[in-house]
Amino acid sequence: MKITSSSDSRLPLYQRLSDEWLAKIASGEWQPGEAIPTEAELTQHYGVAVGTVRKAIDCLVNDGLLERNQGRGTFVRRPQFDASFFRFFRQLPATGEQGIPESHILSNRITAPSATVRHALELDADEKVVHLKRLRTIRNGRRFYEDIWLPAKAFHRLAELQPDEFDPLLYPFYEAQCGQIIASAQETLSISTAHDEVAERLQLAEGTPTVRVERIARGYNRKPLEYRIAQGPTEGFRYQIDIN
Amino acid sequence: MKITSSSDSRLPLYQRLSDEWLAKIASGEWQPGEAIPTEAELTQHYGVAVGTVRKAIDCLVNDGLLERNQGRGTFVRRPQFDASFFRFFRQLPATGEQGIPESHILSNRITAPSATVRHALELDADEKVVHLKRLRTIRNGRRFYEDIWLPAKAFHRLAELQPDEFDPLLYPFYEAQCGQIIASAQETLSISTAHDEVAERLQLAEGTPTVRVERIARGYNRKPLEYRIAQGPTEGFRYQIDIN
DNA sequence: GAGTGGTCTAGACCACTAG
DNA sequence: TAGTGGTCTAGACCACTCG
Repeated sequence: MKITSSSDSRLPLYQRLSDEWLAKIASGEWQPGEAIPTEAELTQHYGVAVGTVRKAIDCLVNDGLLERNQGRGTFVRRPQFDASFFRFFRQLPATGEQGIPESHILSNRITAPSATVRHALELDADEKVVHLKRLRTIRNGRRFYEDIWLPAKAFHRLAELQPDEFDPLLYPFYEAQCGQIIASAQETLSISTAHDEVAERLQLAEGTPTVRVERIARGYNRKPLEYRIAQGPTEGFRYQIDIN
Repeated sequence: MKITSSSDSRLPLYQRLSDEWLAKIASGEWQPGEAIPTEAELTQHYGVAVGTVRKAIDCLVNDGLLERNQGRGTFVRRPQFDASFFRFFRQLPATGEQGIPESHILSNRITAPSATVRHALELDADEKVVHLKRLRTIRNGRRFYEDIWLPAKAFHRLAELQPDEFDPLLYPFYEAQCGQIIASAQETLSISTAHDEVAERLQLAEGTPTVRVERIARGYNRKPLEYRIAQGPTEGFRYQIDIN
């Protein structure tokens, strides 16, 4: 069996295989939660040795796209890293779960993006975006406010829903509603001040310092799918990172 | 050749090998910057197949401890992640290098640790610490103030030096002076306020909000080697993280 | 040209999972 | 018990580095 993906034939075989399979995951041919073909099947299908198949799978496992289960099979991992964002306002490190913040969508409309948003999402000049405004409440009562922008081309459906039809966890919701899967993200923290709607929604005086977390979330193909700015009060804010 | 490290013999061979080699790196038997024995030598020495040696090396490469160079050899990597801390006060993402912040040691003394410090460094009840106070200045003139605590047992030499003998990059300096190598770290960001010496050194009014970065840095064996609290003004603060 | 790591093969046997 | 991934072997050939 030939490799169909358009990868450079000078690349190592295992690389080309893992590229091929990445494409299958990205396209949805291999669905999150499902098992991929067994090593034996892949070996036979592509006419390569097991070791090569294993090495290709290794790559995708290391990238967090696949998950092996001895005796069961190899599965497409559902990127579940929304959980990792509970570093946001986490009270104490490793203090156990604290549940999903309450979530209230304030608005969901299609708009023309600002230059900043267009740049962050790498949009063409005339592309529209879906703009969500959201208020979240952590268990301890702290709130934060989010502006979320998504390319209308892929996410227009979100503008057609009622605000109360949204799930508190957006990433699985994007997948269910729009077939778009968030695979990675980059966050930038800074300190800002509350103004206008932010101040009002967070019940803070104008100009109060806030923590600001800016996030660009991307799909498997590294294309930006979501640009998000979250702001919340500084008290009790904690953000924890491991570095190697 | 037998494996000398005390690893559980139920573990896979490649695991035991990589544990063994990790110990060699941690103990300094394999020095940073130097090449480790070739795959052929290791294969013969331990009486295992190349594939197994390669897999063991893979583990250490993935953990960032070794670095392969085709045609040259496999080298012990000098953990150089101080650079990654230039996310701290980085002005714009990927705006190019900004050099090493100027650094001024204000004091270096042996003291009895507070309960917090003792806990962070996992010290016994009567253990002492070296306490460094440091003021750093970024190229753009912004300053931040650091308290740094290290177990006196391994770092007492730092208390015997003159403040101006310290290098601006502490981690290579620890290695050179005390033979201690920092391998990983955990940081926690929060928002605090400036008081006393911090306020004075940063020339901020008492109670001004500050960014606070708390760090526990560990050696190869995961034992805490350094506890550090950095505080700086909130303006211009940016901290960027990639998440997968 | 000698030596290094990089890729790839074609098996064997083991440990775990599920029906 | 059949099928899965996990470990391990013993080679082959290639690409790169350096003297």
